[in-house]
Amino acid sequence: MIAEVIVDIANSNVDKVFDYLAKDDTKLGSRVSIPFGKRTIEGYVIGLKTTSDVPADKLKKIGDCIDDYPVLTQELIDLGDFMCATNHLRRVDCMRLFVPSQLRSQKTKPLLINYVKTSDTFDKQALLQDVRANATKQRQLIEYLEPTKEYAHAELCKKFGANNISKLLSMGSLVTLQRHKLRKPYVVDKLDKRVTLTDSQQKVVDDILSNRQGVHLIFGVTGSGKTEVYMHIIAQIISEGKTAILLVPEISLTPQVMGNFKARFGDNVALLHSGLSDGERFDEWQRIREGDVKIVIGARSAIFAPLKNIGAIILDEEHDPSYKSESNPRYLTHDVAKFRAEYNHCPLILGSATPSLESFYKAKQQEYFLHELPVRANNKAMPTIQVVNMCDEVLNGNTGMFSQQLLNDLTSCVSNNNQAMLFINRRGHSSYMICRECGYIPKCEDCDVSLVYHSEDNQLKCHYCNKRYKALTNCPNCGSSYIRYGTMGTQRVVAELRKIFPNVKILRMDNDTTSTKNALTTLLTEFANTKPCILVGTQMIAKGHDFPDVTLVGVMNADMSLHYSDFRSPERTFELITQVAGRAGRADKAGKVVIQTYTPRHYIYRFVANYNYEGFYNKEINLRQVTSFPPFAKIFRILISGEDEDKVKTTTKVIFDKIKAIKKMFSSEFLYYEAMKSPIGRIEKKFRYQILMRIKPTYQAKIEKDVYQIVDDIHPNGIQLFIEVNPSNLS
DNA sequence: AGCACGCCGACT
DNA sequence: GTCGGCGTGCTC
Repeated sequence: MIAEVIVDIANSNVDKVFDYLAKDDTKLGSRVSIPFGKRTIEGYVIGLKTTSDVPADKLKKIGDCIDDYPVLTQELIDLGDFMCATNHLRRVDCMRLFVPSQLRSQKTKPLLINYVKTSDTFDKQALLQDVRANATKQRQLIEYLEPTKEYAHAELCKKFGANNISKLLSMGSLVTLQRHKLRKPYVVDKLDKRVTLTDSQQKVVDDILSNRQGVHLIFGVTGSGKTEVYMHIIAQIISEGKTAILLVPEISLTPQVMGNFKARFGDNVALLHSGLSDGERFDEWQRIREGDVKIVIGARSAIFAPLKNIGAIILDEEHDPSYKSESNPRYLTHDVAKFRAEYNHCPLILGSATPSLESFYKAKQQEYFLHELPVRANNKAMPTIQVVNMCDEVLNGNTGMFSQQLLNDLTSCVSNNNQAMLFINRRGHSSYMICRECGYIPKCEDCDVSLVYHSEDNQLKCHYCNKRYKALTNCPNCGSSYIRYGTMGTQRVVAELRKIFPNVKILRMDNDTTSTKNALTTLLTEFANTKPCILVGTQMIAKGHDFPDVTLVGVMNADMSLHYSDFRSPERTFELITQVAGRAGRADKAGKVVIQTYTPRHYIYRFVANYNYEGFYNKEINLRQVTSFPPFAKIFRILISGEDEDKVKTTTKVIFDKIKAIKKMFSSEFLYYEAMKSPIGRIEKKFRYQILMRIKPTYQAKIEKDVYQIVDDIHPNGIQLFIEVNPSNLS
């Protein structure tokens, strides 16, 4: 037999199938050790066959299996094929995605715990007679011990004293043994609050369960009880002996979601995300692989869980940008999930209050089944949304960061002993300039995107065409010198609030305050138990959390992400504001949302203010169509980086010219084609240049293939190349 | 990625 | 004369 092996070396030159003479015990999907050149390395068996095209004298014999089980299933091997073909990835990178890194590094071993049990010679009565009458602890221990039962060594020591245990051990009445212990990730303890579904929830569950194929998009407003719908679907799926995967966007949320699922489904649930310790992740992966688990909950990478017999795959908060992998193996979780759903003949379920434009478009085109949950499960009205024009505040002499409206609402909120959340929009690190009197924001003359302010050289730059402009000192529109730039930080807001509300508890939630493992849960618990209280935070507070006493939500700087130079900016801003707004008034108390913006006339506020997703969708999709942006075109970005700037430049030129030849043949298909320095010109000593192109869909596949070919064919020394499709940020 | 082979400069 | 620089090429 011949084994087809992918070598575990991350280099495109060796990223191909190598044939080896298989041994009798060589199994498909195993990790094996193999002779490669002069050294011995590891590889993955991705195929077995009887003949090879490689000359017989070149074939070497495969080495030993590394694990005592195959790490890959046929499904994952096929998925690797699919991902490489569609996303232009390296085989190794896929293989590495599929197995936990702890397995490769060999650093993580199963956790062994010392246990003790009574030996064959254990005789309770004889021992009791031997022991002095006043050795109470020892007598208690002997009384406590039961033959054949096993006791954790550490626990027994705590109860009866370590020296007493050692004594019995040395006497031979007790013996030690080791047992494998599974490390369990942290889960928030919750009660199983089972609720009866509303009619519309039940309809969604029934519709999906009676049509278990294809992609289903659940479009449900915040608070419409999507999680409950997922739970009912999963309950049915596992009652049929099948398994399910549920993905959630942020790892910070998984302990919460997990808590609900654990309460309902018990130990049938495994958790898989990057926030776990190495040991926890390794053990959870093993439990899944061995089939001890019916439900896998996790972040993006959990889509690769080695589950078998999958009955449903669910992507919660489907629009979330974290579902797109932005580094190394770049992939879209939606694509992977769709592949696995089709492979397992099961439905893929997407859920969101603000579906991504792409997904909603597909639903409208009837490529996806659309299900709607238009009202909150508890029938409560959505909180009212008020958009505040910050330019007016400046004109009225209020140059602080809080509008009068927000201050008034905060005051009445805390005096009624309620809670407030203040959301600081901090998407992207770049800042734009804005006139604080008229709201003017400088834009690129050619590209219709906002310019980005670069403090290093005090210039405004377009991140799409690299055109430069002088930084503003006066507004060209109204002449005002009130020009602001830079970002608003959580610390600044908290400091300001403490001055205004010295007697109110103010909590801060951002990357700095939630970096340690359980800090987030501690913080959330503190917030839940403090009234009145104001929570100030970034994107993190936008998702999932359910606090019944929050009656006010403030969005400090709504435009922050709106003018970020990215074609998805309006979409992301709409999503964010809708998500945070959904935090207010979830229980009995009515909620209110105050949105502060310098550009109140932007179309998104019209739709945000009355929760009109479809109106926003229609406007935005129309805009994408007339301007030829995704999903009506594809954007390609080739990034060329290296320490030698001249080399990077010449490589860029070589690629640019080669693609130009394609452009000549398909000139009408190219909407945009430019080479330029990357917005962040140098990272880690490496100079960065990029080629951007936007291509119509007609001959896209052919052009895409040619472009990849061109980039693959050249591999200059000391130059890194990669291609990104529809990039969401151009750094 | 590594490791070999190979062809030119400055040293005991 | 030779030790070592890193460019190029190969690994089933």
